[in-house]
Amino acid sequence: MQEFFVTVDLVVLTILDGSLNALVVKRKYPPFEGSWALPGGYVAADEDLPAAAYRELEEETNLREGVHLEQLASYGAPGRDPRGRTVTIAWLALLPSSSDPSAGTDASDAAWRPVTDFMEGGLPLAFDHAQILADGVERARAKLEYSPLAAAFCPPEFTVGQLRAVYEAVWGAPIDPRNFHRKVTHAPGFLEPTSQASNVDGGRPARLYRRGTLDLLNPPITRATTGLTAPQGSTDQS
Amino acid sequence: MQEFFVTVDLVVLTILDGSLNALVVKRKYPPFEGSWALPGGYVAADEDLPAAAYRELEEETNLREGVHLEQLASYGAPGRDPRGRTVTIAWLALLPSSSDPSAGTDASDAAWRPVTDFMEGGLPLAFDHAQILADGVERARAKLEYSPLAAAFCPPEFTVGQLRAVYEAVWGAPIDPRNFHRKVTHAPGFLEPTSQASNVDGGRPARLYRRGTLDLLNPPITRATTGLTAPQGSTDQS
DNA sequence: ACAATAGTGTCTGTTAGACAGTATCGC
DNA sequence: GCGATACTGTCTAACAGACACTATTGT
Repeated sequence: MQEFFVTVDLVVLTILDGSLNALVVKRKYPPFEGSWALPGGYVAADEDLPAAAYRELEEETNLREGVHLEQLASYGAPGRDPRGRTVTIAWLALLPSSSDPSAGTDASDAAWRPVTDFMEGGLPLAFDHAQILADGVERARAKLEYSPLAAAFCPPEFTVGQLRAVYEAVWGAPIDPRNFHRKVTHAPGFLEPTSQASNVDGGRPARLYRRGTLDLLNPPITRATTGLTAPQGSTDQS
Repeated sequence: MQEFFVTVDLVVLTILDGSLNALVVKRKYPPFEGSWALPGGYVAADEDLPAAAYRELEEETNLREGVHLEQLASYGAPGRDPRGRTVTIAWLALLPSSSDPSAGTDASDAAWRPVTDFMEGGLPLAFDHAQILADGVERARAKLEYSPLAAAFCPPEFTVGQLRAVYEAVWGAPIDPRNFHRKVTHAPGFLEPTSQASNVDGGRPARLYRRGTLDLLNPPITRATTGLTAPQGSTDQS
């Protein structure tokens, strides 16, 4: 019976300077020494897969609470790792954009990089991590449409303007502030208003909201008008 | 370094008698001898994950072409298989309802069973397969809304009535035939009309369609009539 | 005052949902 | 004719998108 190594790899995304960034690490040892790679590592002997993902996330970001983490897909092509037959379970993590940008980068070779740096023949990534990153970014973009996932990029309390900035960063297209405001505040269960307000952005102070209890947004917030197209998911093997 | 066994397990769904059915096999050997389980098996030494999934699918159903197959999720809790540390990559397959219902059942202990048989404390399934099946069914239900996946349950050429029957079977709720017809025939790229017609259902012959090229349905076909949306009629608004 | 952001109202075109009505088969 | 299914048209309420307008802050 063939035996495998099993790893977890993380696509950790956050918003920095209005664009979508991914956490990458510089490899210190072969294979792919000196190349960028997604953070990850081997699953331990008595460890469940989510536990391994949370452990790696905490090692890289020092964060555990308030982080959205979901399984993305698994990759196991023969030869994807020259050290041996390896299957990796990839996870998608979304961090609030208010997280200290240097978290995870201290005393290590980790860095935030715009995801576009690794698309379309840009910077190379080790192993099949370019494909994994692309799948994670596409998952995040798609889920913003029909789920309240955008709030995972925001701190616990946030303004409608901050939430809109997330959509604009992830989709790369501007959104009408007035229509967006009406849409998200009128969707029952999507946002919970607080009695607080914030004026960090200049201009009139904005009400602060928390995530609501809704987990399926109907009707969705569409990116149809932005002209963005959704590539076919790589897990669809037809 | 811990080593793992890696398997693929299949959630194979089709429509039989107007309800959603799953393919299950009766186990001949321990563990869980005599219990129902999802079809699956070990990934071979030089085999990619999709290749293993297709091989298992073909072994159980004799089908390879015209079947929708996509990765579902991976499961790897310690102790989920008493024979050793095992990670399984689960796949979701959708078969046309016109497939011979006995396919995959000959010379084996495989059978089609309504998925409801295994829900909510019904028939037990081996290992963690009840969870995997539930995840697969929910994935199928959700994807019908915003993708043309329902056509995967239909033969290559099908009528609007057959397609509607798929939605009604998967969601368990009736749909207005007139509005459904208008919706799917007016969505560009969703259906491709042929010059043929069919009258197998009695009544006026219906035009036959093929799957279109669209892969993201916008706006979606909603499950709103099943009670998923919040009430809107607010009489207290001034 | 002015810039900037927050939030509301209003108009228009499109669509979902409800359902009347017509078309074309088998019996 | 009658039942069954296919398909078209019509009405209404709701919503998306566009955008004018008001509100409240900092400078």
